Amino acid sequence: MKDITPQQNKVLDCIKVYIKETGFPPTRSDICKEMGFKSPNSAETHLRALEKKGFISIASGASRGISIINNDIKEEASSYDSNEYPIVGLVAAGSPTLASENIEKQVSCPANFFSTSFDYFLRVKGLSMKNAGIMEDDLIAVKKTHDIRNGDIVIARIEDEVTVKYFRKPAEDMVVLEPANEDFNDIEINLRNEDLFIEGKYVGLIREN
Amino acid sequence: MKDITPQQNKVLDCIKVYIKETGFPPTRSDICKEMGFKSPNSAETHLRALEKKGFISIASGASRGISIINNDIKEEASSYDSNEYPIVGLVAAGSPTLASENIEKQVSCPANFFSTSFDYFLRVKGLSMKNAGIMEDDLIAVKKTHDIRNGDIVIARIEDEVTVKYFRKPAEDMVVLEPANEDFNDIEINLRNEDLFIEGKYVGLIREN
DNA sequence: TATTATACTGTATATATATTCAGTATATAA
DNA sequence: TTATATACTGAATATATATACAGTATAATA
Repeated sequence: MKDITPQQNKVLDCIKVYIKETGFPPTRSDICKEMGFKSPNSAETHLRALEKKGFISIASGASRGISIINNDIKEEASSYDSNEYPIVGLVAAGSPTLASENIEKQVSCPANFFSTSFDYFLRVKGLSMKNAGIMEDDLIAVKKTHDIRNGDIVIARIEDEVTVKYFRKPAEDMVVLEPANEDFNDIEINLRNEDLFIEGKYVGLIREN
Repeated sequence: MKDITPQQNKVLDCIKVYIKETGFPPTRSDICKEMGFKSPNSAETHLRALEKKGFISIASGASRGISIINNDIKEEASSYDSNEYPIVGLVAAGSPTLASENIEKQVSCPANFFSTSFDYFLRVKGLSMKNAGIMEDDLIAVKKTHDIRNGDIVIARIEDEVTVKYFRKPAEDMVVLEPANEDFNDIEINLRNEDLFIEGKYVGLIREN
């Protein structure tokens, strides 16, 4: 990243302020108004300079196609890299898990909170994984993946129902989903007859109260 | 805020995604591409409906003049107010819990992560609270307080040892610390003979992997 | 010295874009 | 039954906007 000049910095600031206030980037003309320029080309050349130096990107042809490239060290230093993760509640059959109607709320959580990255939180229903320390209403962090090994705890969908269980694959066409609770039975799935969709893998847990 | 229809919700989602990906809002035409509409007026009418219902605002005359109106209560409640919390491991007898030699590492975590505020994380040893879903190596969020009620899970220190148990006080000079595991016995403390120090109260839990 | 980057004004224009108007169809509320 | 809201297609258009081109001027660099 090359050095930014004071004037270019002002223009960059002015773009940031504009986005913060309106929700969308300024036009060349808007920048002129803010900065007191009389020609749109003044804004244009500053924008090209800022683009060249890596502070912004400009979508060609698009109006207001300016976006700020964020190189804040704070952002990169991952421990403060706070993301919003959706909490998914009861998932209706057929609808995609992350569709907004299934999202209970969003939680802010550092991206590297668990050693493994994850995609969303699922609110646990029932006590079938009690002996694994997964209780009702716990939030489990789910990583969307199909890289599942025997013994992993998976989030699986069988027809209508989403369930959390230990995964075991004793044969090529056979999967056993094992609960961690003596009151529940194993679920055996013959892959030739039944559909099984693995939503993802359990990588962490959060419990409130 | 009036009810949003499923289709309008999809359009709203598509706008949010577009902004997240490009840094600026979509045009009517962009929305058509994303949603599969064939007429820009399809996007237009949805936008007007979303505006009327208070989900977005539209800057008149401006291109890409859509901005999302954020009604998330969480956002306002400073959900990005990220703090550093220490993880306390095995605590040596006599030394103050939060002394630096006891601190395993610091974790970044939003201040309002659990409904109750807390002071540090303690790494759990043993399985005495297994049936309460608290497993070995879990991190429990501890709030330093002496406001303890019967049934609360407390972090207590008896002489050399720190332990996590259910708290019950059947008499003025008597405290019973109850495990949540049939393999362990209740600990009865006669306050006239023995010292009991309550480090704090369990308010949440985090488990990695 | 010539070159390049910065920092502007001023004009022009192709096109990107919002926005209106004219329809069609369905469902719900008054 | 007559609105009103939803959910679209299709076409037309004024204007908002990016962007190129022609200049001027200053300072730093090679």
